[in-house]
Amino acid sequence: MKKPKLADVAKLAEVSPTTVSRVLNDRGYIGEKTRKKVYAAMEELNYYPNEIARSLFINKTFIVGVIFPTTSNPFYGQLIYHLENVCESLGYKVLLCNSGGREDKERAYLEMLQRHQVDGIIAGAHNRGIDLYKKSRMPIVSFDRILADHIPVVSSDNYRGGELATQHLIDRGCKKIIHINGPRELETPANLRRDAYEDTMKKNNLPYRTYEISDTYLEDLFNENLDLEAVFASDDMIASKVINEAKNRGIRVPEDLKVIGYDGAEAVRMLLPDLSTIQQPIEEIARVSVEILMEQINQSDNFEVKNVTLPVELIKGKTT
Amino acid sequence: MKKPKLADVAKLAEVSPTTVSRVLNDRGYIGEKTRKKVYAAMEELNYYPNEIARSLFINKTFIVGVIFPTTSNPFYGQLIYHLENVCESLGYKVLLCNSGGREDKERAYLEMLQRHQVDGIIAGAHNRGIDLYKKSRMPIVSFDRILADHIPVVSSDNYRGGELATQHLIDRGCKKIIHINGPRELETPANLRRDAYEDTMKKNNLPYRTYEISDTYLEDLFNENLDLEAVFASDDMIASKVINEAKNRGIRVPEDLKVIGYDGAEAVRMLLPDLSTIQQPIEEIARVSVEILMEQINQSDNFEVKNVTLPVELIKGKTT
DNA sequence: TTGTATGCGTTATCAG
DNA sequence: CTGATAACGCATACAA
Repeated sequence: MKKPKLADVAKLAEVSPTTVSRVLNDRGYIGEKTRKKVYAAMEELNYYPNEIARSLFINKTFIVGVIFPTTSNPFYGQLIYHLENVCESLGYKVLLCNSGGREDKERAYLEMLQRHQVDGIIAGAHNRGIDLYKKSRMPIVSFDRILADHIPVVSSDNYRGGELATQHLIDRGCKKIIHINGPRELETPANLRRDAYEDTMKKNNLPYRTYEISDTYLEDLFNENLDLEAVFASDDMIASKVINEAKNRGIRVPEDLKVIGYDGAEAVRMLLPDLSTIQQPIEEIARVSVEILMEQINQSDNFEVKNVTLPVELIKGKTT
Repeated sequence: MKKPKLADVAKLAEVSPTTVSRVLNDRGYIGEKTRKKVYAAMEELNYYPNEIARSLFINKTFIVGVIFPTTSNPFYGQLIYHLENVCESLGYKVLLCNSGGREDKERAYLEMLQRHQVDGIIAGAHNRGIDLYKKSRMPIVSFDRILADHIPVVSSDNYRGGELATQHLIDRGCKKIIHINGPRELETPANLRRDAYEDTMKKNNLPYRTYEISDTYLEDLFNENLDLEAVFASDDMIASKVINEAKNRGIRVPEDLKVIGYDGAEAVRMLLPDLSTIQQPIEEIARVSVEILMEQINQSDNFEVKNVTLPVELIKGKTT
């Protein structure tokens, strides 16, 4: 019992395959009774059109490839949720790629997506040195990372976010403020958070210091800064770790130590409603990313590369 | 400048398309120098085989459809992460579907996946009354929900989990223990958590009461149970809400109120390391689900439906 | 060891 | 209003 195809429907309905195709796509004029017959036959056979064959012919798959580190992280999980939602509303499907932060996997995915003829790619896996992006002529939108000259970047205002967070801590009366960030990479807009922190501290004549993630950064942070007053973590997961470590050391938050994070994913807001953070406009990022991707897909010729920066918001919780 | 196809490579390499195909798939005998020529041509043209055309011919896409409520939820996000990982390791890609808990969307996705000729489906979106599953002859594995007689179900041991959680609270000396759960639905193994709670309470001659999620369940819970000693929440997000509400009311956890959740997603464990919970074997669930799906895909004839129940683990945190 | 012809399931073109 | 035919890009059976 194989899958019925268009020809089977045609035979049962006693018409030609062309006619069935016409009914299916509502193209050209068709007699009312033939249409009925065709629908009946489709129903009876439980027929579904084969999108693969269709894709091959029209040279378009209506699939968007989405590459991010992991759906396991609440921020990416939510971003991907919205990306998928927006795509779906436009008739596009999403092929999911978890790079797991590995450059080789990202490269492999990228090639796989090309072979699979996806109509476009949204990439937010932050690996370095993947020149495949540069060579590719495929519609691509990048989240938070410069991939190549011709690839538009969507991000939220990381510099402003860093400024808001730092200034907020200063306004709260803190002077000894430490920043935690991932390892510095070139071309990553997320590092603007660090620049903003350092600039803002300078502007206020305060000493600044950034810890980069390592096996021991947490202990180091606390051991080396007994006079610590506040921490600006570059994401909420890190902020949470700082808070928990403080708790374990008997340091009270916010009385003895103020902590602010970054991202504001829904799940984190729910689990840690007290956490102060910089809220990224996650749904908006998704909306705009897909929008720009669609522009490329629909007019791949004279398409003008424009980067978009979305506003962030300071959430004053109870940890500051 | 269109995409190069196999014939273009053949022309450049001065061989026939068949030969190129052979090189590509490493089939049959090929001369060493021809192979070299072909590879060179592929390189020069930046050629990628068209998987769509290939799929159409071999009648197989190596795509698995994955339907869940939302990647935004840490538990599903992590489960999907692992599902994608396992699939990738077997050469399969994942088409992501967020049902958002809506039955109409799930139905639409299901149809879309059929049209797209996916080789199989893993479904964990818990809607009711989708008979499409019953009619479908496609390889399907369900997570935590009975969809049809012929569809295997993978779940962790929900009854045992409910037992562990309840007994743990009793062991901690609690008598007035309330359970919170989603609305009761038929055929959902997750409701076994509730059954286990009620059975365990009965067995210990303790009064039991289950609150179902509603707009006011949290307030009701606290207002109607001034002598409340413990809460067993059917997932960690709910547990977190209970803890926060308690905090707002000046009720200390765990001194005045003990709370245990369910799921134990990585992100939640990181954000709320103190939370007692029942840990589901998320990675294992993913591994087994894909495994069973592959069995169906590879021998769709005499395939024996077997459900699998995986063990859970009690995590004793500081909230109990 | 390599090439030719055919078909996978669909749609567009062009005739009727 | 409807039908025959070719084509999308690839892989197989069969020849050479």
